[in-house]
Amino acid sequence: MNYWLIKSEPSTYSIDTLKAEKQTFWSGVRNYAARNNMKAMKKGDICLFYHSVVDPGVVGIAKVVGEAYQDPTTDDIAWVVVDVAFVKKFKTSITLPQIKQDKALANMDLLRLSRLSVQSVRKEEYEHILGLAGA
DNA sequence: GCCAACGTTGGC
DNA sequence: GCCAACGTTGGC
Repeated sequence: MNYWLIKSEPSTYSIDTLKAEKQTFWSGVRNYAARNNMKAMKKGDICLFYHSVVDPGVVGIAKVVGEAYQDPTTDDIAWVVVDVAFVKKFKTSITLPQIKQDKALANMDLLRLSRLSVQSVRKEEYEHILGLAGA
């Protein structure tokens, strides 16, 4: 079981959209490091859902229900998608400023590699964020 | 294979 | 809207 963080601009695809649709394929990743992370995802892995740009922060949780396959939105075989399903939306999101000032989260890729759109999260970090969310 | 130029992402 | 960070492209 691994933990991940997947980013999306809420204007492009928000946690509310995922909640309404229940499940989606995570497309549009055009970065090799992010793609490699998606290829490493296994069914049952947990993803923190992160909103970027507008009120940046972790807003909820999704889980991997289908492992990497060819991105149907392109013919370029370099790119893949995974299937993710809605799990929950936090009552209060964990904001980026909150993450930045939290010593337990200081080593997150989110802070070091701010542009990586799919990144791995350590178990302790995942559990710490769940604690902050009161979940 | 190096590196400058350029484009994109994302925080503020 | 601006700008820093960083990935990619292309000339040499």
